[in-house]
Amino acid sequence: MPAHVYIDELAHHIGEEVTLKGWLYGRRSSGKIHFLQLRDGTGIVQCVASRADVGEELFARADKLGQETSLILDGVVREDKRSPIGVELHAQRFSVVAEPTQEYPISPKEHGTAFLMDHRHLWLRSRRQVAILRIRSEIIRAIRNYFDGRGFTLMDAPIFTPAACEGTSNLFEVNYFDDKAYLTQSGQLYGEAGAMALGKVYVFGPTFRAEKSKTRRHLTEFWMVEPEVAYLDLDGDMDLAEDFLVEVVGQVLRNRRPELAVLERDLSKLESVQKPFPRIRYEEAIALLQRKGKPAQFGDDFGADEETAISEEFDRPVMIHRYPSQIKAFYMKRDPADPRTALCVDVIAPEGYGEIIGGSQREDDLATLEARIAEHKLPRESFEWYLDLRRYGSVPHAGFGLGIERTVAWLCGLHHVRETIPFPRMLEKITP
RNA sequence: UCCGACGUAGCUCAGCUGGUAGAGCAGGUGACUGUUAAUCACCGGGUCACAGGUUCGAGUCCUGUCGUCGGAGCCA
Repeated sequence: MPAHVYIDELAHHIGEEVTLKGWLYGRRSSGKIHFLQLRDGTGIVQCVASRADVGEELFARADKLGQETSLILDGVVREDKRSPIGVELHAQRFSVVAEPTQEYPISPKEHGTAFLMDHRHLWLRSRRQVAILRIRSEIIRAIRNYFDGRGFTLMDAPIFTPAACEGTSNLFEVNYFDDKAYLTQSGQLYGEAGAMALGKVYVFGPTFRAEKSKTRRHLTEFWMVEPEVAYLDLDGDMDLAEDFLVEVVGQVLRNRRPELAVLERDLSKLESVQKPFPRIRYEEAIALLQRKGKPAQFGDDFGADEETAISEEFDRPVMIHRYPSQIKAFYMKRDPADPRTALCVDVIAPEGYGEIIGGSQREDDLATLEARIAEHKLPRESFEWYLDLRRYGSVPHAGFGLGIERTVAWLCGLHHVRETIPFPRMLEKITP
């Protein structure tokens, strides 16, 4: 048997006989010649089967193969201008590994979102979904590369937590040996403990929000990467977020051109993600919204409309810093220059993709933090360990969290985050 | 939770003022040696989401339930 080759390597084997192992993506026929579209996860190639090459028996068999039949096929690689990938295979022989027991539900024609979501496990085989999952994988690799190459240590935070991290959103409650526990909504507080031990850490894992949010930007289970750095202030945090995003976008652009092309992504929108990002104060953002005729005043948080209106003004991510402290989490340090505001930053992605990063300098003073916990009516006992971080060698520190799915949606140019993760978990949607 | 739209063949949809259910694709059979969502001919395929109601008669009108989608709020 000729050597097994993957489709994305075929261009290096022109003239050779090779073996492909894959699935039938589509089939056309023209009497004395059959065209089999074979996919193997790395690409799709057309295999030409003529009666003269494969013989009477296989030729008749080829005409009956159903979509998604798994098969192993030997053939000679030929250069061909008509092929989208520049080559096609002249089949010599093939064997069927398994025939579908029934008709494959996802035909090459149009389908609605509801149907495709119900068949998500099969939808993943489509050209478009494969491209998205590859880009997601590349984004995660770029994130790890970035931090691993800069002295950060990966630190996993627990998924089960005894109480709310931030006290702001609804959590999933689980039974923990007849006691209550919650699925984490953020690894940040644990990341802070890590930063005091290791200096620079990043937490990377799934997070859970039991919000009844039914929008294109929300999932109940999503992934976040959360760097945390000791002796870092807000300005340093913004520098880090900016440098990080430029590197991640750059790596995706370098390594995933073909996938971005499948998605018909406008690359100029990603190529403009360069330093420096605009940095505007919250109050400047309010003024900007007012100039655009949006009702906004100090104390308002920004909804999707406002975020989109702000992002329209810039060709790259925009950093909005120093929000009013009362609309932000208890652990954020207040700005000594203006105690109404917190030393925090949100990064809004371009093109209306919304908030992808939220970060802040953390409150490092024990007494102030104790007061905040009381103000927010949080269970003090659950935070004693966190307060210890301020009792024993407290230092200024900062970090941020990046939502993976929103980043994937932005870089891929997707309308909805449900396509950015293999099996999305949404309000009233937990299967497949 | 609120607002709106939708639910008809495996899929995507049409179905007017209430009068015996349609198309394209997919599937099956056949033709075709270069197709790119091939083309052409023929064939099979329906609990019109579900439950009530109005009517001589309901896919169509009314009420309720369920489901899906979009948006808001909430949230990242």
